[in-house]
Amino acid sequence: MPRSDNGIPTSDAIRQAAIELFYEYGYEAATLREVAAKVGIRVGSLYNHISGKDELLSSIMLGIMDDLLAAQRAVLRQHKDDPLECLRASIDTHIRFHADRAQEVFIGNSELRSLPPQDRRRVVAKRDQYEKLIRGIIETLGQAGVAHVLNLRLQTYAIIAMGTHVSTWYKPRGPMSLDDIVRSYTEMILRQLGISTELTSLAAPVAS
Amino acid sequence: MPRSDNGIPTSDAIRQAAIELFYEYGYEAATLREVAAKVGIRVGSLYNHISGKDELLSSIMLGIMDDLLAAQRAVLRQHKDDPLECLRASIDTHIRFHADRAQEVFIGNSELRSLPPQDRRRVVAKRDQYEKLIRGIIETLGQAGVAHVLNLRLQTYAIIAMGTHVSTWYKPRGPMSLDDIVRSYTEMILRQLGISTELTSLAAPVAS
Amino acid sequence: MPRSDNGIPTSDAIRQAAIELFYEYGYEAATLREVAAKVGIRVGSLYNHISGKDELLSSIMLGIMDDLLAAQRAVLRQHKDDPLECLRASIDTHIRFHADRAQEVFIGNSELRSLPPQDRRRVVAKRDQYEKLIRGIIETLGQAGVAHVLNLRLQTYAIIAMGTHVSTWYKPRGPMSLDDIVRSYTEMILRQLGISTELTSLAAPVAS
Amino acid sequence: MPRSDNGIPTSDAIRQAAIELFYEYGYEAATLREVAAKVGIRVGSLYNHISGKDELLSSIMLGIMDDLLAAQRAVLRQHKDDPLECLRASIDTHIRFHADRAQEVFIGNSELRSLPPQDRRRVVAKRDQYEKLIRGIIETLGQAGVAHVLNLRLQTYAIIAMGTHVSTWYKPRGPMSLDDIVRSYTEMILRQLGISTELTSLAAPVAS
DNA sequence: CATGAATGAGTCTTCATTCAT
DNA sequence: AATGAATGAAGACTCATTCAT
Repeated sequence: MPRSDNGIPTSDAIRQAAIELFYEYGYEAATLREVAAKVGIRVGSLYNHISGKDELLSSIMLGIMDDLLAAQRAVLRQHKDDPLECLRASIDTHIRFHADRAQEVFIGNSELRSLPPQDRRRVVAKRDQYEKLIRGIIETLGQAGVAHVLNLRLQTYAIIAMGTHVSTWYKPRGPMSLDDIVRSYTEMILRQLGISTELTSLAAPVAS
Repeated sequence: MPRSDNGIPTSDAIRQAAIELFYEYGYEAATLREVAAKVGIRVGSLYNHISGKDELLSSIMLGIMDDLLAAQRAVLRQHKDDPLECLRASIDTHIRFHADRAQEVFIGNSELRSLPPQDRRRVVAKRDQYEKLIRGIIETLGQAGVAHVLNLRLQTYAIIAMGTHVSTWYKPRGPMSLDDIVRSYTEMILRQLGISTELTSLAAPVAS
Repeated sequence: MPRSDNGIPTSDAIRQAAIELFYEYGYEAATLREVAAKVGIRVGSLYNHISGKDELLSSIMLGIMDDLLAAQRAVLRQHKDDPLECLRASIDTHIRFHADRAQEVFIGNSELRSLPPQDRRRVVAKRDQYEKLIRGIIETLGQAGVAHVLNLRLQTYAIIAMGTHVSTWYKPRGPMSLDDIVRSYTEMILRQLGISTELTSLAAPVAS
Repeated sequence: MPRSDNGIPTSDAIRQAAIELFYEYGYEAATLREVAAKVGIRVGSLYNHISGKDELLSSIMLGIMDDLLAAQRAVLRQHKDDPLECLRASIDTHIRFHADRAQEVFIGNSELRSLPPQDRRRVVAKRDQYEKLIRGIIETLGQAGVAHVLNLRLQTYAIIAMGTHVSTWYKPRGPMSLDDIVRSYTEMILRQLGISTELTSLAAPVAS
């Protein structure tokens, strides 16, 4: 398999370059010329690896949703029997994923309209699945009497919105550690759900 | 003042058309030809009213931030002496503004990178002001012992993220009334801030 | 109406330039850059007048067939009652048209495969109509006992082939006058149809 | 000699694939990628067998003219002493060749302009030879008083045009047998040359 | 011989912007 | 003000060709 100078396969390098550029300038404003330049090849050569600019976007957007769903499903499987622990693990995964792969997630949340109709529908379907998955966890907690659910839909949205927002500002070398972020958001969500958290609420608040 | 067929000044019609198209397709993908078509004139004629495509975007983005700040500042002035009422009013304004003017707000949150550098800095400055404003309200409540602030920055972010998110899905004829939405979000934020809300938590949860 | 230097409307100039270039290099090999250069404008300006390269081809090909059909139909109307005279007039029109508008006709006969499917079907339909029209004239003569038709289809083809062929070599300043060409072809076709042409056959053969 | 799956040498397979694609889409529109795909190899591998796209075209066009000339010269040699029989045989060969090898002949008649200048000149020279050859047969008949030549050049053209035309529509499984086609065209040409054909003209006309 | 990848020249097309009328 | 036309810069994509493996 041919690799570029830094040892990664050209196809992967293209994908990574596209992610960075789509993130930085947006899909429409990013040019394949820039993608190629970042990879160290000429524009025409891109077409030995991709079939077009939109396919590149589709693959990124479908890929990130697949990975996100897979991660969350693994959490669900692992915590089948403890709903509260499931929520905690789910939030952990949710926030970390949105931070770790901030660029892809950001693209996934902002370039829906640039997608060819068919792929748009697919991505939307995956998003719906994700939402249902989160909603299911909350609902279970509510039915178990652990959480006091105010508004199922909005509380689901609030969690999703936190992830989306994190992806817009998180930087690995930022002032807050990822652990801190996860801990705070977890606590906020628990409070939001009316889950008694005496222990945590007694803990010293994390500095901003 | 010259007006188009439906009685609104051409300049306003252009601005409105631009908002709708920037919202629907994104700034880069939207074309001035489409804007002109929506207004009922030819593309060349736009330049009798605007100086360019980017100025159009700048004016929309600066305008929406100015309006948002103005609305929130009015709230602050009105509730100087009751911090909790101030928070409630602020959330109310925040959510309603993001719902009422969803398209502009959405543009404001997604097209920052399309802005010429100088205007980008201005918009970013206004966003920072808005964030500080919200943060200030929370901080005050914390210092007054009314709220138990876990993480000042993240709790500010959570409120902002709710607004941003609302602007992506709110439709006037949707299943939830704006009043319901505001009420639920208010309650969620209060809980998040550890503000005792015995009354509201006893209220029947709003159906999703 | 804006006109180029030589006074013809730009749209017509584009069409004419396209005809010449499609004729000389073929549709695929001809570039819009050359078309524009021939007209004296830049490539982008073409799009103020045409919607694309293929539409340009379609309009040329549909146009030439329409004109050809119209010319031949006028002949038919004028000679309703004298089949032989009708044939003569038809041949006259056929040959002159293919000589006068050789370039367009040539394009019409060679670029069918470059046409978008829908327009291809339309052009083919018009060609069929033309063939039927010629065939009808011959058939009538056969039924009237004036002509001795050997093979209706092939004799129709032979006439059409003559026209097509003329369009490949005819030049206004060539060694044969158009009148000579028409006269010879007419005689050849009459002979081919077994129509007694004592008068003409006594005439001195036209020199090649 | 290496052979592909179906047993024919790769070089021949490439040539055949090229003929089919040049015929169907035209030289410019056909791509070497399609040629390679039809052969079952990748585009780069073509260059182990050919030196370039234009050389492929040249070889096809020169080849078909050589074969055509050879066939016709064999006819001439065989019928040196009977001019009328020579004409008949020549027409027979002419029509059958244009039907049997319709695709190559069609390419030969339509892609002259795609040829590199030098090869174009060669092909044109061969065409001229062919025309002279046909013209010679007619001239001989005229001088022998067998044919009444109206216009030597146009009558030569008419024969050539028939062949060209046949190559555009002939299909082996068409409604007319090749024998019928040859018979009809022969008769038509004889008539055109004023050659008494009492016998044939009494024969029942071939159905279309 | 076949292949995958790279290349560079070239194509059509789009679009913001300008300007004479 | 509105318009039609022109412009130039830029973009995605194609394709014949080359070459190391």
